[in-house]
Amino acid sequence: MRLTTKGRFAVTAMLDLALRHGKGPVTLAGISERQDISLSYLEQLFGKLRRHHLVDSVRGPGGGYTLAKALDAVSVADIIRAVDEPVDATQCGGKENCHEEHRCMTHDLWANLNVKIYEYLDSVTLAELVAKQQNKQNIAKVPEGRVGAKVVATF
Amino acid sequence: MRLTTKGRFAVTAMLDLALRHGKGPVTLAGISERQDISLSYLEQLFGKLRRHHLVDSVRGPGGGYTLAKALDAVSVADIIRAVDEPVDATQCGGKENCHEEHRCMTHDLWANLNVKIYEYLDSVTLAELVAKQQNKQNIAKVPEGRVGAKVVATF
DNA sequence: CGAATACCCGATTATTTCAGTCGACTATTG
DNA sequence: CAATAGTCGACTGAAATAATCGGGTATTCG
Repeated sequence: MRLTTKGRFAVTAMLDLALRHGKGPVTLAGISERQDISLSYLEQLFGKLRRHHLVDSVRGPGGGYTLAKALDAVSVADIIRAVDEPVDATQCGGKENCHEEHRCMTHDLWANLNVKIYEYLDSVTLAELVAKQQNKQNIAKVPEGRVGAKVVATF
Repeated sequence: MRLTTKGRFAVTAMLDLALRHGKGPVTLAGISERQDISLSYLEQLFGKLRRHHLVDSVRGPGGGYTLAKALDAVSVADIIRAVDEPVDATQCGGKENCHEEHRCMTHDLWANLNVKIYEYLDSVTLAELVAKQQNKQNIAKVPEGRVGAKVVATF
């Protein structure tokens, strides 16, 4: 398991997508502008997200990306798994012969840690993130149809 | 929070140290050989571990490193904190103005994730790792000084 | 003493990953 | 056809990781 800004960008972008769920395709250009992430970098990330079936793409004008699954069917872990290639935390790739003939001493430790972290990340879905996000913007309901409308937040 | 092989090396090395706790100083050369970690790299890591008061050093022949604290007083998180400089997972460094004037949407997410991960890593002490490790070596051959008493594990 | 041991420390290097860029291409809409 | 917007691969700069090197200093022991 690797935790880097790469995964964070991906989650942020997916959250942006989720906040506009059901309103038709969302362009990367829009996400790029709103979340201040480089467009080309987003293209890379969404290539992976698409190949992992987390998003669907629509080409041509009016196109963009949409979530491929329900909000509560996508966890943060899913997203991170999609963009951060599988890097075995156990360093021996499950071969279990990492150190001489035995498993390296920390094999189980890292395996367990992985499980714990994924347990948490798997428990957090886009649906929850959306709920939390909309809750925070106390005024802030994004008006139907005006997806990118500027929202004046209080405090 | 960053999870990388750097922290893993550090934990592995500390575990090696812990397994020999109370038997006098352990040399980095020994750890290097047993755990297959570059000596010079270990020196870097142990410099940090020492500055964070996790280990004590003894110079000169017969010298080496010893744990500075009791086995159950050192958590995995302590070790990782010592070698992996504090990198705010929240990307805005707690400034909370990461995205335009607001907190970035995922601010709370990452902050919470950090807490969760540390909760787990803080809950795992060297003492537990040692116990688990000694348990695993059912036929436990530890020639040098007989660090771990023979434990017959079944499973 | 002086040689061997082993930690100490800074500078340097190589490799990898991250993050971003670029250019060309394809599919779709109007 | 032209504009939009995704698709793809290769490429680049910057940073972090992992490792190396070359000298130190403290300590022990013969």
